[in-house]
Amino acid sequence: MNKAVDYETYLDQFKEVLRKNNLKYTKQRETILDAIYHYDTHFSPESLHKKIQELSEEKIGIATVYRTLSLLEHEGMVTSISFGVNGKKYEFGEKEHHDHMICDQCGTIIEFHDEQIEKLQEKVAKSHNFKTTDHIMQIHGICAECQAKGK
Amino acid sequence: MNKAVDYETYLDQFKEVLRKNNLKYTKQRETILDAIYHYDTHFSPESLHKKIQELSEEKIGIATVYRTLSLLEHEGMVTSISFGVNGKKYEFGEKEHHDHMICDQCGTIIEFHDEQIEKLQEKVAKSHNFKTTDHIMQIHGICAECQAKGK
DNA sequence: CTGTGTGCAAACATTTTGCAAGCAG
DNA sequence: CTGCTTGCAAAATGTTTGCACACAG
Repeated sequence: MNKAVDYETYLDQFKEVLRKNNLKYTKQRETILDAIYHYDTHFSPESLHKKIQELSEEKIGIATVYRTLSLLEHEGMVTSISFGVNGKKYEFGEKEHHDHMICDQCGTIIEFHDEQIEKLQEKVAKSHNFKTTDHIMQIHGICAECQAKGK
Repeated sequence: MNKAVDYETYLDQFKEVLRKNNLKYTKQRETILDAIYHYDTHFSPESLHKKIQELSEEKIGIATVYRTLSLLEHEGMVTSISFGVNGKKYEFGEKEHHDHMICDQCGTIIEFHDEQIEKLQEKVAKSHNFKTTDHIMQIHGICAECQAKGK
């Protein structure tokens, strides 16, 4: 939940993006942005859409959700990640870089960051003459809670 | 290409799996296994199917490819990976653990392994009381070749 | 007003499933 | 023979697109 910006700022940033691209500020886009900001950290287009329908009176088409998400992704305001079996998910994009630990039992996603690993990755890339733009690191396994429950 | 086992061994392993599960050894399954072994390191069900149709006289249904792949995945003989935009891919499963560097321009996949990173990952997991079963690490960027070509 | 945005339904792409016929054991 | 396999087509998912109307600027 530790968002690096508050909603106001995020919204302003969005408006700025819209202005910049001659796009329009609509009720639907606001609703979606709101939902992204206040909803879970990780979500699929599907689940976001469902959530919007529960929470707000608006009925927003799934197509609009997809369209808005790709707009936001394009502008770097959300990030998409592939979680293997669990499919593609998005996450709110204004946090520092971090990686994920995914519990294959309950689906919980734990975020973490390790500067040392980052450095090593960069080193490896360099040794292959590879110019890094991004990276993904996911550790799969069973979270502490499920381990306790499981046994 | 550096397979850790030769085809014979891989095939035997497959037969063993089949026997163990009371499954049958069919022409189709052999053809698919052969293709997996001799085809590119990374492939999608789609592309594997296409390749089979080109290379062999058999005409194997796409459904059979999917079914065989999930059987093999279940038995650990192939591994599936999500490559973000490029979709889900499989890879031949009898190699040592390694990670991937993906060129976002030409799609080339470079494999690498760094023991130090592995160790750190394990350390991070432990610190969260997380029991690792597996992990994924992908570095995205532009490969040396594309960098040269690009400019 | 003008051109972008939206909802809807149709179109797609990918993967799964039901079924009758085929074939391994 | 028996029951697992297969190919085919239909179904189920997930995502994108075309279109006429709605609406922000």
